[in-house]
Amino acid sequence: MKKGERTRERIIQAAPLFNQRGYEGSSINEIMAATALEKGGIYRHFRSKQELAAEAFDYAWAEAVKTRRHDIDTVANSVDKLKRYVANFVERRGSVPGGCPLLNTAMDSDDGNAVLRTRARRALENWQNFLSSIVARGIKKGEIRRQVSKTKLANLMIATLEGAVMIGRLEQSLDALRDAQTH
Amino acid sequence: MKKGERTRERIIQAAPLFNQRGYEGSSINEIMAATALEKGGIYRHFRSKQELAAEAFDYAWAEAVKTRRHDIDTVANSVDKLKRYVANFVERRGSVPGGCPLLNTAMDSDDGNAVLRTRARRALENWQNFLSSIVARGIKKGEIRRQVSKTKLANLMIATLEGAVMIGRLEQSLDALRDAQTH
DNA sequence: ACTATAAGAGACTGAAAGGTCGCTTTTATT
DNA sequence: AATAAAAGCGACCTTTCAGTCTCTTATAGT
Repeated sequence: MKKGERTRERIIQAAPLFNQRGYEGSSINEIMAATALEKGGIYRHFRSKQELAAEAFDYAWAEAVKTRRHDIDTVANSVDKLKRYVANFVERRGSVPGGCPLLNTAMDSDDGNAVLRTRARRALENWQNFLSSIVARGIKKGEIRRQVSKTKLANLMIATLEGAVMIGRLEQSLDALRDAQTH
Repeated sequence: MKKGERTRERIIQAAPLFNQRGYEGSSINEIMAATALEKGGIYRHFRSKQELAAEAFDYAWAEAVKTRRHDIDTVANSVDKLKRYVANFVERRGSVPGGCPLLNTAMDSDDGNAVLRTRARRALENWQNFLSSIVARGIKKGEIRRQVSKTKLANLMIATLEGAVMIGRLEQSLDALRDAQTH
């Protein structure tokens, strides 16, 4: 009753594999190696590779969210909150090996793999809501101009950050991310 | 001497498959179906799947570049040139099934697959140079403020556009792209 | 029209994929 | 300590993968 749950989590925490190599690029054999479990041991806890990948994504995403929102409550001003968020995003990256799980999964699942797609969508919605609620509060408190659209600003921030991640991945440097940050 | 070359191109133009499903997600069998060729017919023209994927990427990218730069010479002012470019990017999307080949390939190849990675990097460099040279000319002509960094602006534009593509892919809508455009 | 060569077919290979299942070992309960 | 249930092992299955090779067919140069 207990052991099983622990093992299950151990398997899920092999998440980085899916995040690094993608769904098709990761094999059960690699998961076996990463967890030191045999096939039967893995399939006892998950009905299929898809189910495992979906849970692994949720885990990786939760990790990413945690580090990005780190200490953000200690900041009062809404604009500073957003800045702090961006700073976390840029500097604390690496808590999740393989880069932003949302970006990876979104690209990975965009045709076929409806299960993963759904999870990625939900993650994006959460992100949008989180940012735009900060903006909304900022407007109410008069820290952000009223004509700013909270949803548009949220999308713009997400797009810029994720796009910069992609550039950085190709260039193997942080320049693009830093540029996005200063912007 | 002639027939072979024609067939080779026909195979390369099965490019969308790689662009849609990724490298690992596409199989030679699917290429066979798409080209109505048997395995031997394909492997006569390409030494490996990697070589085929690399050439397919080059082709898809060339297509994308072509449509994005469409009619851009008819615009004189540099700022308008950039706006036109963004407009092309947003509205003429779909000339290449599966979305932006650079974004797809960048995510797809970010570990392993050095061949594809290199191609993607080159494509990104070209893109950066293209945009920043427009900015440079704009600065020289006094149409763009001098303190603008051409490389940073180029990166920012690319990041925002590609990020918006990702969001749009998940949301199945163009809103994010339109927002990026107006921005 | 003839023939050398290029192009393509398609059976075949070995490896690796995801997944199943009966059996053994561990664990937890009494 | 005994035992029932949970957890894990690992051989096995089917399918699919990238890639090879031989043989046939189509093409192109003369």
